[in-house]
Amino acid sequence: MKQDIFQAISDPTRRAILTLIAIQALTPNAMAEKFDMTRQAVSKHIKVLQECELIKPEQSGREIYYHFNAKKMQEFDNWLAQFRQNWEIQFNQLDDLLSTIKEQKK
Amino acid sequence: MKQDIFQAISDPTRRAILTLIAIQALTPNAMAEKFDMTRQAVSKHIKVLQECELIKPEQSGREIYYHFNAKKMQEFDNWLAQFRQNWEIQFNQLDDLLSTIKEQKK
DNA sequence: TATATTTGCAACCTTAAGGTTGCGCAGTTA
DNA sequence: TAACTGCGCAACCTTAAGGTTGCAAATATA
Repeated sequence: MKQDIFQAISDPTRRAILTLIAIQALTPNAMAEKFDMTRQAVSKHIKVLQECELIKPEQSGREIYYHFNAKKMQEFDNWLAQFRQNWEIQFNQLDDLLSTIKEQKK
Repeated sequence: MKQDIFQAISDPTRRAILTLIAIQALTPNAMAEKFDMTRQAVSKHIKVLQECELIKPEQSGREIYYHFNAKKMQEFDNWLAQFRQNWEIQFNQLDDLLSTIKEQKK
C-alpha cells in the first residue's frame, strides 16, 4: 500500500536517515552502521521512505545508493502553509499585548 | 509519556482536527460530529495533540474549547529548514539541465 | 569456478496505536 | 433536587508497526 509522508517521517529513525541522505547518498549498509539495529530493520525503513518517494534508489553494481528527494519533502511544506497565517496572527496578537503593557507602564 | 509532534501529525484524523481548530476553537463534541467515529475516539486524539502542546484547552463551564497552538507548529518549520538548501540545489540542477537542453537546441 | 558481500523478501514476535463500550464526575437546566 | 449533557478515564479488542532471524538472488573477487 502507498505510504504517506506524514506517517513516513513520524519515525525518528527514518527522520535520521533523511538527515543523513540529505547530505550524501548512502547504501543500506552504510546507514545501518550509524544505527544500533540490524540492517534488515533499516531496510524496512528504507522501503517505507521509498514507497512514499522521499528517497530514490540508484543502482551501482550490487550496491544501491539512496538519494534524498527534496521535491517530495516540499509536500510537507505545502501542508504547513495552511497554518502560516495562524503564526502571523498569533505574533501580531503578541505584539498588541506587548504594546498594551508598554502603554500601561507610561 | 511525552508525545512528539511528528507522531502526532502522522494520523489523518489528527491532521483534520488541526485544520479545523486552526480556523476556530472547537469542543470535543463539535469535532466528533465532523468525523465518522465515536466522541471517545476523538478525545483520544485530542489527548495526544494536547500532550505535545499542539492544542490548548480553554474551559468554559462544562465545555472545553480546544485552541490551535501555532507556536508549536513552527517546530516543523525549524526541522524542515535543514532540507531547504536541498530544494534549492535540486532546483538549480534542474535549471542547469534546462539550460543544457536549451543550448543543445541552438 | 568457488567464495564472499550486498541486498531484498518472508516468517515470526512483541508492543503500541486506534477503535469500541461502559462508567463516573462535574456543570446546566427542568 | 432530579434529570440531562459534555467530558475524561479505564478496560478491552484488533491490527499494524518496528524489531528480530533465516534464506535466496545477484554481483564482486580470489
